Amino acid sequence: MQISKGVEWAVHAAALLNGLPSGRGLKAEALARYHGVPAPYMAKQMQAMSKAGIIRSSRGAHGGYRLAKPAEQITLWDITAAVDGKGQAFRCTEIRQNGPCGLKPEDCRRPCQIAVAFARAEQAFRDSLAAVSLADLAGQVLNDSEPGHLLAMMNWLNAEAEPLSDNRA
Amino acid sequence: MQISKGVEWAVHAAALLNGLPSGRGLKAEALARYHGVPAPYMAKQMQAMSKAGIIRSSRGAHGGYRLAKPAEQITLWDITAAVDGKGQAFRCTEIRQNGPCGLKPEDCRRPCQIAVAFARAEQAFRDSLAAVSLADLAGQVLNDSEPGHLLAMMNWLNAEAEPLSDNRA
DNA sequence: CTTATTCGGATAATTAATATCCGAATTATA
DNA sequence: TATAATTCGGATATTAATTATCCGAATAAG
Repeated sequence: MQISKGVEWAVHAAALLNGLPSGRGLKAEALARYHGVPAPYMAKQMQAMSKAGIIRSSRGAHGGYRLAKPAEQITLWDITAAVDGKGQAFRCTEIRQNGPCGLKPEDCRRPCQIAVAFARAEQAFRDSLAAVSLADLAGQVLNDSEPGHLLAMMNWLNAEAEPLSDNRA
Repeated sequence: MQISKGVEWAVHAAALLNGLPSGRGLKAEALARYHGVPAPYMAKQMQAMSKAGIIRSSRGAHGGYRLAKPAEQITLWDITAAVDGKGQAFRCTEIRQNGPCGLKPEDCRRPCQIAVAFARAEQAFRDSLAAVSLADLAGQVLNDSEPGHLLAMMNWLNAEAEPLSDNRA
């Protein structure tokens, strides 16, 4: 049971986009360079978030990515679901219907209680992630970071973040 | 992000062992046959639970498995951890230390808040599973099942469950 | 209209999960 | 007591999922 590494990258990338001035954006290559990760795989995660409506992409020269909605409306669960999928982690294969004492399908109107227990646990997991937004993370970063680091970050963003074109890729 | 299929089998197997009269047990092959799953892979899950102290194994003729402690003390999280491992699903690779604005290790005394948020979510998941014991599941099965099915189950267990030897494999 | 730039979907390489086999240990029987 | 049958335990192939990469489609600037 493990969460795809791409989720980590996607969250960090989204958090960085949240720090951009309005109207500006970053291309996939710049996001990868900022985080020191392979560009093509970072691009794949951005693609997934774009398809989910979390970020908006512009194609062509001066293209790139920006957040598609306010940071308060983007949660860690949104990003996890977009990148890793929303499928249940526990997959009930109905083995209670197998073997010499297997239940007949018509006697299985009630769901398997084992599957129910796991579904509840997963819901608790999702609820916990859904309670944290990009805005929450930004607040913590501002509190925790050294002033020098914030300055370096701003300088880098000012150099790399360009005004985006308005096309909808 | 998905939970190993072996977890499902292990939980069902443990629940069946809980239905055995005291002093009796089932061998791995019988557990696999009961659930209609491949015997060698079922054996692997039993091995994992044995190593974790959830079930007790006896080797040699009239060997087999039984629960190692009362059903009230065995939770779904115990079984999941034994079979799937207790490792964190979200693995923080500290990418905040990478790239042109990477933090220096000495500035990372505070944990990455993204990792913290995921750790909290996983804890909620674990807590939820830890709140359900094999005894809880047994109660639900007794309530939900058709009398005819319970009878068939008891007959099968009486035929297959043998008194175990006392060696500690 | 041409060219440079960027995203999007399709394609390989690697790792983890799934399924299987053989050897070590134990008990019952002769 | 020796032998053989039985069962668990760790090591070994196979399959699926994750990770990483490449090339074509679309857009804007010159």
